[in-house]
Amino acid sequence: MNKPSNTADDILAAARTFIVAGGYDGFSYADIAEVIGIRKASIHHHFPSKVDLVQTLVRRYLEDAVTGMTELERNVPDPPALLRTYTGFWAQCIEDASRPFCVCALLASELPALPPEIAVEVRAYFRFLSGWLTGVIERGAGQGTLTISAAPRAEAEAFMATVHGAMLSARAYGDTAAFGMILAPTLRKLIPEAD
Amino acid sequence: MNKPSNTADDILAAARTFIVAGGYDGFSYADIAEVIGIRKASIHHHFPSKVDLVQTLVRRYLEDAVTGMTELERNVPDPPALLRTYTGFWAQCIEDASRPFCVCALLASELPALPPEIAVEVRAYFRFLSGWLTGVIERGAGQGTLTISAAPRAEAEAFMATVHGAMLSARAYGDTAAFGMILAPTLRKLIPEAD
DNA sequence: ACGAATCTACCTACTAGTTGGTAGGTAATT
DNA sequence: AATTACCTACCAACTAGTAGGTAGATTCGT
Repeated sequence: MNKPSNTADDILAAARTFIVAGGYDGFSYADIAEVIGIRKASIHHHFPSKVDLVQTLVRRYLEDAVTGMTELERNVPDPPALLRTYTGFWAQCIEDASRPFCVCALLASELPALPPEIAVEVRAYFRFLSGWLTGVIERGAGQGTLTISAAPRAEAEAFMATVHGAMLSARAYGDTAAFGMILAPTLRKLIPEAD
Repeated sequence: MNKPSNTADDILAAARTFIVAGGYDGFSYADIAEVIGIRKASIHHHFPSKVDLVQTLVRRYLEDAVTGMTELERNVPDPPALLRTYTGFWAQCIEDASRPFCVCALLASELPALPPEIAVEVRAYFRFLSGWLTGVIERGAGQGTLTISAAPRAEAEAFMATVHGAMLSARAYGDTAAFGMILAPTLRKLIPEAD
């Protein structure tokens, strides 16, 4: 099997938690070393530089999103249900406080100060997500299961922006319910005769 | 007049530029010292600690927003025009690259890692902006100049989230036009018979 | 089958540079 | 005389990253 020591995975998980909390400059190798019970230098064995670490983190984040969306689309073919499942996933994360923010949305906020190797991965995530949403909305509009008032691409971009902004608001208010409160009317406008 | 050496203002302006680029941990006193041609220690004369500096920066940001909105509302009483002016302001900032991001929206993304004195100011900004937008939308809905499909408060939160998310997307795509592209359909849904 | 070489995952100990912040001095203004 | 706005010269703590070593597992040549 492919199990080359799960320490590397532990490091990535800790790094994700720190990044979600405080961004790229908000954590150090020492912080990670402490929480996973290893020495600082040992992290350099797995990830020679901080750029390497965050780059593989973001790259894997995108890969997981791609496979996740692909699988989701196979199980849930209905466009309205897809959008509801997508926002529901984040609502769940925010309520759990398990992952109250999309790593890439957070890193996008500090894009100008990010090492270019990481910036390029963050941009790739935005392009993928917007492309996926455009496809879903286009399909829903064609079927008549979604009602749109602009081009699918524009609707998708606006939808994605609302989701990201709602994460920001939920964090600002310290209110986990804020995310759902914001997304409910947004979904209602897209999905006809929703309760 | 009230002009107690404009060095303090220069420091605040430089700090704002750095924060907008890379967040709270993304700049140092040394960075500011270099761009405004002063020694690092001299900044401590104006702002004893980094928390002091950023706290007055955010507090002033909120004050400016309050006076700006009040004045705007006196000159432009029409709710649809108010929303258009508000988004237009940010579209302008993003196109100029002069201030491509709301300081508070950016700081909200790293709220859990922020010193509490600053976090509280950021939250105050969100509450103010959401309150102001709620008032505008409520008034517009009452007059029939805005069409809403949820409670004014929910519409306001969704609108604010879309604006903040659109800033993120504009940054991610490196495309200044993305902001306007996202806000156009959002405004069109609120404003009846817009061209 | 068996010792040798290699590899993995960690360690201690260090480096050069940066961080926010302090002490104390100077020159000009009030 | 006091205040303001700056300065030089520090400091301890922390930053990412390196050098070099060790114990254990794996692989390889014979």
